[in-house]
Amino acid sequence: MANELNNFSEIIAHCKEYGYIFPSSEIYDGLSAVYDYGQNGAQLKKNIRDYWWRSMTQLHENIVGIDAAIFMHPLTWKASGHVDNFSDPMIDNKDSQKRYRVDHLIETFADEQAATGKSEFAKEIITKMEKFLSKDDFVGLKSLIEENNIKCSISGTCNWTDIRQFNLMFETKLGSISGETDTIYLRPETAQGIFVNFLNVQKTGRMKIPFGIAQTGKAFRNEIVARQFIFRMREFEQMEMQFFVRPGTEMEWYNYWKAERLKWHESLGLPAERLRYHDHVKLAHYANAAVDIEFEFPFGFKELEGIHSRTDFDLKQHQELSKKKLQYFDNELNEDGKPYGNYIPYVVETSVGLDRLFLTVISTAYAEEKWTKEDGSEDSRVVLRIPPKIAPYKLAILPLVKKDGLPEIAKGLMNECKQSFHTFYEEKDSIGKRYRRMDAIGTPFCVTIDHQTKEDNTVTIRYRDTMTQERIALNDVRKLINEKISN
RNA sequence: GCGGAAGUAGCUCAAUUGGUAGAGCGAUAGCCUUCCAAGCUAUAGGUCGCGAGUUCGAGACUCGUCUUCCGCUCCA
Repeated sequence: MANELNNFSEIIAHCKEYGYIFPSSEIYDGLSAVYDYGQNGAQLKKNIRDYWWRSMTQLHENIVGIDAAIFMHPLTWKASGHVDNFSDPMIDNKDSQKRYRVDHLIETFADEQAATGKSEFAKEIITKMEKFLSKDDFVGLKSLIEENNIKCSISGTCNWTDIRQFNLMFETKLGSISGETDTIYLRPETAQGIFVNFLNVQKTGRMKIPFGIAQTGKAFRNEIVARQFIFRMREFEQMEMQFFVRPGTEMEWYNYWKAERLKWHESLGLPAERLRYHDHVKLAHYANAAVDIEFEFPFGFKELEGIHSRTDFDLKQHQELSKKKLQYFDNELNEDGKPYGNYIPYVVETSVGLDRLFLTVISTAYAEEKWTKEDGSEDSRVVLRIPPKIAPYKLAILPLVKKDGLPEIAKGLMNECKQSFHTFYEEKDSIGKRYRRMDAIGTPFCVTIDHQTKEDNTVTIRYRDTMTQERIALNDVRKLINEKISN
């Protein structure tokens, strides 16, 4: 019964076999680190997204949702720091196969020189490097490394590859009417779509601080190495909420959301012992506090969600580049009885990867079970214990046999239930085999119509997780399932 | 990106020293009706990841390429 942690390849195979996840463009041999969600996966993903959306917007009266475009004005990425900070030239040492950011490599060397008293020389190196960097002169940079015999700290050699540029953002062209083209980027994060709409939402929604703006959507990063199934994909979906607060209160809200988000993951059925916090020691350029919620994936504890105190970095940057004031007038009275007045709000961000969340749900739910039957023979099943509220199908409706009017009763029940939730109908094969199939795709409830149904209007309901069953009134099915999936 | 391993039917795997592919499960249709996968019958699925080369002949050998997994690496 144990849910092994190292069954990653079984989970991947199961996802493919039961219509959850397919490699993208598989008939053309696939595309590295790109995946498609199948008929069941798309439904599960949507259910997770809806659950998040609802818990953010419907359950918080001061959080509203938007849906910004993937294309954004190129200056957006200048303001956010993506253009300057994420297109670093890299170099590999051929012997140790270790890759370095060129500027880090040279700076480390300069620091070492300075430490041995050659501070003039160190400064000179840095000046040269900056000159080359500003001109994107990779040949010059490489010769700088070679001339100074800068070595790899692992192999101790100076056997370097050519310098290559890795830009994390995907570029594309936006054609204009005049025939000119402008380079635009596929957004590498959804957050900026919220920041640039801050004033629109605040004013039209008459939002009062503190308030949040939530958004789900695709983001794109041209990762050097994208791997581990859907954990790190080049195209992925984020669910982000930016919470705007009065400066000085950000740590209070940071701690609030840190606790709140962990609770939310537990409410999704993720076991507490497989979740943990990981505080960032090295902070990103925009943050004054940051923590990851990590989940124990089949390949170890990895980031699932980030909670960042982004200060006023983003709004301030956008204010500067757009030359539009992104301020809020706070009419609440401070200790002196005066309004807090105009300020750029501080931001606490919660940002979770939907695809990663999908993977946590699947890997938590997946179980291979074996047991001994009463007659002594072995039995087994593969089951997805997906929480009912997010399971793709809620209820399977199964006539015990496909004659004697049982299918008609079953279809009648289905027509009633499908108004409320997603149902599955199946009349082929033995009842046991149909139960197994429903286990494999994670359907939490099955209802069987048998001959007794015709006499007393009762049906058998069978529970996925316990494999137990009981008789209930046909008329109660819809209500009962609704209750089971509503919490 | 580097190193290692792998790729034959939907899945799991076969195919002696190179002689143009099989099984089980699954799927579909029909029969049977039995509340936890395993009753009967029939049918449909593969240019052996892709492309070259060696050879009279390649699923098998060589090279390239794509994809996946593992280890490094990278990761706001």
